[in-house]
Amino acid sequence: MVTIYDIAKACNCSSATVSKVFNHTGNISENKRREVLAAAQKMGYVPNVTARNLVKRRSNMVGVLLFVDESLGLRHELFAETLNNFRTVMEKSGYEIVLISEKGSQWQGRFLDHCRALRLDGVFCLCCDYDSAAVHELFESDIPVVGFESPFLQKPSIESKNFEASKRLTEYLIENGHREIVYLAGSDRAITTDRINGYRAALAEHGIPFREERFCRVGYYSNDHGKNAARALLACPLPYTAVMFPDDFTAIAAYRELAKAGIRVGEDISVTGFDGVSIGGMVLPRLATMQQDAVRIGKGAAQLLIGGIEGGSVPACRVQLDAKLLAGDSVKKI
Amino acid sequence: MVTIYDIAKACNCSSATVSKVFNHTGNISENKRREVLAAAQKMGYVPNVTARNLVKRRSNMVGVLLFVDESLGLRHELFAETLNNFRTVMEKSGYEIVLISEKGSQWQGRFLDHCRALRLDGVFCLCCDYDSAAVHELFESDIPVVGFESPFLQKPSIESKNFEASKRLTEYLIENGHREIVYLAGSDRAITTDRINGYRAALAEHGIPFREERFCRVGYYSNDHGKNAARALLACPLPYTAVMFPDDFTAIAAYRELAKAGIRVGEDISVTGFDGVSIGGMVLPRLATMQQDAVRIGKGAAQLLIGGIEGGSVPACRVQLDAKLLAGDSVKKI
DNA sequence: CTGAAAGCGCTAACAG
DNA sequence: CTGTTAGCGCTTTCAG
Repeated sequence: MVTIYDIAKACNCSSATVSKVFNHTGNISENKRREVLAAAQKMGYVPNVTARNLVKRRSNMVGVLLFVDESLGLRHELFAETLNNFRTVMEKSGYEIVLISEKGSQWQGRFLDHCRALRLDGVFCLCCDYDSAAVHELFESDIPVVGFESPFLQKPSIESKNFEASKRLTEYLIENGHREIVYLAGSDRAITTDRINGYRAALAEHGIPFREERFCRVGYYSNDHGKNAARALLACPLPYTAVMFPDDFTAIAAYRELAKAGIRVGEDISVTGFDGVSIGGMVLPRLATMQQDAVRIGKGAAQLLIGGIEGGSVPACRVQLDAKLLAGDSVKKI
Repeated sequence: MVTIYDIAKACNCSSATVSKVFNHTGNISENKRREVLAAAQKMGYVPNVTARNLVKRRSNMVGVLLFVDESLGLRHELFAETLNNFRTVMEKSGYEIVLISEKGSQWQGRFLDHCRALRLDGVFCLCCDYDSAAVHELFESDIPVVGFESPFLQKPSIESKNFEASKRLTEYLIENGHREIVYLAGSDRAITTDRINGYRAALAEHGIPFREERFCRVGYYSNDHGKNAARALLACPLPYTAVMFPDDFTAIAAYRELAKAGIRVGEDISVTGFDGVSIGGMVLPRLATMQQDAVRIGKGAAQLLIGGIEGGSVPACRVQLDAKLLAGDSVKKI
């Protein structure tokens, strides 16, 4: 590996001079600059980022906390797409992306130590367990962190306007004549509560009483292929004309469970999802849902993180992004 | 940040001693060991990986070449799942995962320089453009690389047995009475050719002539929601009872296009996909497909890479993994 | 405009 | 069993 010393020697100058031309720092004569650059090129010089990081005391790397989950994590288009957009912005700003897991590594889930050891400049918590002590510790630390759907107030967070989105989706059903709407809720988290409240707010505004019997907690996308959700739905003791599923996958998976029970989605019953994954637009009937804006979530998270890293201490904030109603023929006008 | 010097001072010993206890190297008395560990714990010491890497001349990091693609990359379950499994094995072996993109970074697609600058120990090419000169340069280099579906012979590669898988899937149709089978091919790549050849081999073995009119190149999963594939299919001049789509997404997307044309999948026509993404098991009718083994692809890639890094020069090899037939009622017995 | 020198934090002989 | 010493490759004052 050729070092700045090698190229200094070749140019009859000191390593300091070489360093300066690569860092565009100090005053270097145009001649020397060109000479150094030419030599570097010819000798195939590649800077040693490790050495640079050591002296600069930073890594130009950010971590993405991303649990390897059976049914979530990267497998979910929302996270994958968010990560893509996050990456794009971070890389443009000169950061490397390293993936941090919950376990398996030598750090055994001690995220904070892991991040410190790597001298990460910041961390984006994209998909993790916010109940975990290790994650909490990370949010309490002094390193820049931004969380997706984070419940912590110490650090900036980003998420969809879940209350509004859920309210809008409920209204969409009501506009289509539905008043007996079953709500199948995701697992117990802040965003789920927001969504439930959105549903209830929409009902209330339209003078529709909330009925406990039409509410059931089934959890988010799981590998049971919607069986659980469909079962909960079919067990509903009250009549209903529409169902709101916790997410698109569960809704789509329930299509077939419902079909088995002789119920035609978009005909006998109206159905909505949540997230706006692309498959929702491919199935029959097209799924009505609220699309989360993965582009703005990813880019926004990157901007918040860069702000935290480069702008010193940024006040913790909660960024909430609009979701978009995707109409679909899974909802029938009655 | 507390360093080994700080803890050496606290323990009345040299930094070398401290270093040794953390590296389990040299002979350290049990007493000293405990004392050092206790002090480190108390002082909140976290090793500086950057410094360690500098002297060790390696990074304990591997890159994953993963293009940010509109319709591919992480958005595809196969890649996401492969990455998950790759990660798991690599992390267990003490490696960090760094995501490398095609552009956007300061390296502007000069992968090799990027990897060298970071002193990456190895690279897994998961989703990239094998036609690109920069990727080619990477495969020509001296750094350990393993490629998924790579066409290069210099480095180990891993992929599904595409020929066999496609042949098996075709046979599945033939077993169900189909002889007029349209083949919609993916974009022109080695694996696509393997799959086409598998289709032709199955036909040949059953005495079914290959008809150019029943073959069409439509490309892999694109954002046109299967319209293109459906159009190609409907334009087929010869009668047909079954269609093999290049991938699951295209097949599922075509469901609705076909429905619009009044054609019922699994009734009027039989359909197959390729990949075995989970959504295929959720739609109606359940999609018949060949499932690629993302678990073994990911883990296998990790093992090959670790072998290349730790075992010195490993002979380039081409690992091919079995795919699994997933029967589905998108195929009707006739 | 250029260079000498002092590290960044850690490891690895080599002595003792 | 422990310490001394010399770097890893680069940046950064501070002189010249």
